[in-house]
Amino acid sequence: MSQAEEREGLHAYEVVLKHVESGILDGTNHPGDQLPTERDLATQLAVSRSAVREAMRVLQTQGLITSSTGPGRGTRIAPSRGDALARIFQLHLMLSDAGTADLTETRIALERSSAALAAQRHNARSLRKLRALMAAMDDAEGVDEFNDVDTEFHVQIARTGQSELVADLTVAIRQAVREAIRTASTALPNWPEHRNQLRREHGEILAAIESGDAVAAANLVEQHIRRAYVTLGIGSER
Amino acid sequence: MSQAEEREGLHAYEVVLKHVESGILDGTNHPGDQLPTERDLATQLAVSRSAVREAMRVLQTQGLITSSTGPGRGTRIAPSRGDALARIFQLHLMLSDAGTADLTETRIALERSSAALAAQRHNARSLRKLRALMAAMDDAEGVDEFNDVDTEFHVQIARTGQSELVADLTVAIRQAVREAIRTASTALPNWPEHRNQLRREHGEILAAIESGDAVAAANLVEQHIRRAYVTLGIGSER
DNA sequence: CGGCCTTATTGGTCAGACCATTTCCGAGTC
DNA sequence: GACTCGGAAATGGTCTGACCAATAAGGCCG
Repeated sequence: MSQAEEREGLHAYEVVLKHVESGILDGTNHPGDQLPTERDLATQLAVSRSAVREAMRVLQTQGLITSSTGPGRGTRIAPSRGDALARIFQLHLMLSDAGTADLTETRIALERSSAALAAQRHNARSLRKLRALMAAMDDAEGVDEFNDVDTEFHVQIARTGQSELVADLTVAIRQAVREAIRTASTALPNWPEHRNQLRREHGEILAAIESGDAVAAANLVEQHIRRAYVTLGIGSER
Repeated sequence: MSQAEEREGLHAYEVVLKHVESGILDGTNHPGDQLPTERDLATQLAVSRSAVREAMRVLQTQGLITSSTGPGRGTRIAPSRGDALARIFQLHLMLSDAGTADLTETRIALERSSAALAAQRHNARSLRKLRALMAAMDDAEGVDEFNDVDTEFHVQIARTGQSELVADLTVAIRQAVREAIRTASTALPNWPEHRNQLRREHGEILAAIESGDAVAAANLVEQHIRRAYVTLGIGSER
């Protein structure tokens, strides 16, 4: 009961949420650590199990904890998975009134960094993946198919940079503008020409990365993105 | 019952979550739109109200919906608020094994962009805020106090760039490294000297922004961040 | 006509039951 | 003694139904 008195204005589920989150933020809880059972947590924090479950759901969908049933199993701090973050990010992008221009600037900032890091940190395996995607782009004729592989190419560069963080953010943003790009591409009168231009630029970027020229890679990526947006006629607002 | 049959493998709350999220992603739902009441949603989707509530909590904490009680009130799609995103982001940063180096690269990428945009888009009001923060930094003697204002300065630059997105991300990352910076600063033998250096660099950055020199602002910010990390002896791992 | 009071709506919380999965342990068997 | 199998227990997942709290709307009374 003494715990309940401290809930001044806080919703029941927030008590639980803050309890677990603070454990993460102050370094008490690490990935793999086990949390008390829902029933125990409810008792400890003097809230109902429903409240605990709501908080657990929240943390689950944010990729912060994982649950499974059985004695000794239960709920644990998750090894950080970025895809949950990317999904949330994408939802926010849909609702935000951030102009495409802002989105583009952010994309450029992140992908410049990705490309530069990729040029410094690439290895045989990552280069092979990138070359495979280049080849797939040569085969891709349809707009949708090409768009898919194009997305993959940029994502792969981000991952090559070996920074999960930048990669996840890049994925989220590229994913968020994917539909806009697809629509604009479909409406393009000279799609084959545009496609060839993209292929050419991708080749140049890959070459810069392979040769380890970080500055060139960053600049080429920026030019590549800007040119694509101009051609597609998006990103000029604001 | 016919709806329930489609739940193949999906948890009850996921049905609700996907229902609402798809409304957002396909553009059916816009900020301000009202959702059915929890009881109605439960009936429509053939799940219990508990399941609906779990989904609502998830969306609430992600800043995607807001709720209030009363007839005609209820739950609505929220105007996108970035701070929820920043909080989630911060939690992920704590759990991720991303080295400080990666974090630093990301920070540099974003803040370069922020500074460049700020140089182009500043106005009288934003400049006044930045100057006020400069003054506050002159007054701040203690490490903690200085660190707080320092954080504010960088955040303010991001906001000046008028890109909510970049600003929110910057806030989250700067916040995540705040403690590390504080600790390292406290351990510094020649703190006053370092502090003066930071002041000088902040002054140069502000001058570049005021004069509208985007390239200079971006470069100064990058140098500023890199130099600070080297001096503090963090960010050299990986 | 205006202020107050009742009522209905809607999210917030709780208690308790039951289910599904998984582990664990002991009885029985070879 | 080892192995197998079956049931008990742990634990998250779901549902039901109740009650609370805030709020808005409508009606009653002065």
